[in-house]
Amino acid sequence: MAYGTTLNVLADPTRREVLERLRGGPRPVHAIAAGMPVSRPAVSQHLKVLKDAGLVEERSEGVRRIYALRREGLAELRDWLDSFWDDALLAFKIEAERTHRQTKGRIDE
Amino acid sequence: MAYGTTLNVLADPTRREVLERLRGGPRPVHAIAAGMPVSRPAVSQHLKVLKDAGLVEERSEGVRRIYALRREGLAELRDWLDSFWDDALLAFKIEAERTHRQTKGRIDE
DNA sequence: CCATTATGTAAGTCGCAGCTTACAGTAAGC
DNA sequence: GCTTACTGTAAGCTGCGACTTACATAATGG
Repeated sequence: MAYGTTLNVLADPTRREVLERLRGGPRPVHAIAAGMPVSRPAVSQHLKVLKDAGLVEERSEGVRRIYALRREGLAELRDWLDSFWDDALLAFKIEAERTHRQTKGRIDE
Repeated sequence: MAYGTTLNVLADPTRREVLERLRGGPRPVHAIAAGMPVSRPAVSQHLKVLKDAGLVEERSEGVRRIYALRREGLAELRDWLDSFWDDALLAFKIEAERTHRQTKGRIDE
């Protein structure tokens, strides 16, 4: 269910850009916001959303808040995507079994 | 760039529900919409979005339009997600080299 | 101290995405 | 033919999310 949240968060281009900028390593807010097409407060708001979704983590360093990528936050979404491919294999296998043996009215759940 | 579109499309819960219902195999619109919390036209609109994004494909069968899952449409998003993990390995390697060169004590924590 | 830097948050605006109802078209069945 | 089932699309409403500016606060440096 959490992958729904992840998708929602990742759907925003600005938030994706933030994540991209964190690929190189942890950074303070002002560094992340530098050169962005939106204001610094906007970036702060996005960081809050990203943090709540578990995609970034925050640590204080003096007056600065250092944000870092949190890859585990992407794991669930990844698994969900993978499940679509598993489906394909499973469906193929079931279909193969079904057509291969004479079944006697077995009931699905 | 296209994974952005995919994310945007998948961000909607109703569209995800449509995809889930197509896991079992191709279905006509009225079957997909049956029992959904939204109207049938709404489902039609979502199907158009899904089709434009390459996540489903459409085939006519008499008066019915049969929609089917198109898993290739998810591939690019999958690759993007994977790239984050590649990053992790790369960053680890770089960090390892850096600390190996300096061999100094830790700063904090 | 005082000024500066770095950040979060409140308040308000605005565009758009998703929904609904209504309508149009097309195939099939009687 | 006429009616019924299935679907797409137009038009319009509405809520929400992303943005801005303005402000409050905390750490740092001189």
